[in-house]
Amino acid sequence: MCKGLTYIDASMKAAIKKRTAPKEERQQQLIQATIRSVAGNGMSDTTMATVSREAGLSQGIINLHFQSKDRLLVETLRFLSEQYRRAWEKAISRAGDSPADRLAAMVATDFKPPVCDRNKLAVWFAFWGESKSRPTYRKICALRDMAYRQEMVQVCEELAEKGGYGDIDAGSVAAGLSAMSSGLWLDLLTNPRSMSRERARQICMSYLATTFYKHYS
Amino acid sequence: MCKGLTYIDASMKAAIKKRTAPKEERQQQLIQATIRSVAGNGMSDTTMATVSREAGLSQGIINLHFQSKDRLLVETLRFLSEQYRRAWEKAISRAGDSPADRLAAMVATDFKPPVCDRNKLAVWFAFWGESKSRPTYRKICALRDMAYRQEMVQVCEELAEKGGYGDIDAGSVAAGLSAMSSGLWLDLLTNPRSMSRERARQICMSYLATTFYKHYS
DNA sequence: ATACCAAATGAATGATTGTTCATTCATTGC
DNA sequence: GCAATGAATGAACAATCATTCATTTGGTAT
Repeated sequence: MCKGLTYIDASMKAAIKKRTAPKEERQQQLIQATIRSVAGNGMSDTTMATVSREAGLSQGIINLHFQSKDRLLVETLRFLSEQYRRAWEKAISRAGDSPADRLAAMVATDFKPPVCDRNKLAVWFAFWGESKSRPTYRKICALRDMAYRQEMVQVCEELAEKGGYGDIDAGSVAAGLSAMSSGLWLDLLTNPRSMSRERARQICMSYLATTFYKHYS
Repeated sequence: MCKGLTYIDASMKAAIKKRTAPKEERQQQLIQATIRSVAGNGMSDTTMATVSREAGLSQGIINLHFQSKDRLLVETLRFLSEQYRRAWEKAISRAGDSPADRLAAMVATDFKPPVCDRNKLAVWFAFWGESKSRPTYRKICALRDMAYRQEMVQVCEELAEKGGYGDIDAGSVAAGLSAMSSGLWLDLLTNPRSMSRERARQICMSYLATTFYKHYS
């Protein structure tokens, strides 16, 4: 009896789950579980128990890998921030030299996976809501914003210059556009039925079309 | 001894504090304390103790007036929502008949007290962060948004029509503008040094100036 | 196979939480 | 003045929380 058990056992180990895993893999698994828990239960009702249950692991696992709940949350915010940065940096490098294309690529990444996921949007807003009372959160948020804004201002300046838009304030356009993005995220979060990712992108593109009227026709 | 005590006692009662107060007054006092606590401690670290301490009252006072913590938070969100609605309704009625003025008035209220207060912005984001997991929050948020958006679409349509902007999609402009507002709130919250209320308003007005280019010069 | 070690567990702990309620206090009508 | 009313208190309660750690488990080198 039980012929072939060895084979099944081996495939299970490989494909379904390993009881032990590399440190970095477990940390990533716990961060993903945190995102799901904060999105599903809210930041207030996210506990060590809800996260570890979401990850399918034991109670003590978070303290083992992150020392404390605070650190888990900080690392989760850091992950979201870096994933966002990687996304638009990649999009820009693929877009080529044209500043108009690079700007369009930045807008597009805001409304595509992996950035524009409803769970992740909920987590972003939860952190923003806590940011006033938590300097660490605010620093990470501000840093994310500055890097993105700086890139966008640079692209807008280049587009305004090369395109011959003499009277355009690139700083204001970049601030307005990035604000429009996060504002549309709010619509996608609270009113997903009346706002889609594609429509959100198009609303941003309309803004670009009226501002840089020679391009984006 | 203790001559004049009666006088002091009477002035204290009148000017400094009354031990008992009308029901509605106490509820308002507790809601204000909730806003300060959520802004100062975050939603996660806001407890019955922090709120009642912030209000300068006793532990049991919240349950006496709101039955539970949940209801206190819901009523706080409702208060913010209605205060916001009253603000832009008042601004519109003062602005007169011109749709351009009415639209400018709506933008202006978004970046003036009592709406645009940093504590209140923090609380808005905290509720938005919880909204995915709390249908009650989401309903109130969505309702606030719908009323505001409907009014703004209407004003934009009128402006587009009377102003002779044939090819403008009022729905997209209204969605983009209101998204820009809440996005700029985020800047005011997380990066108050690099964004001011006046600059935020001007960024919105620039958007209006390029969209409705015949007005707002 | 065996011994070893790091990874993972989950019961136990003390601190903190929302809620209750017997008691205290201030106000109002007589 | 004096009850009578209900607003306000704060100690007490059970429930839940983050954290710890002795124990178990599974992978790896010998």
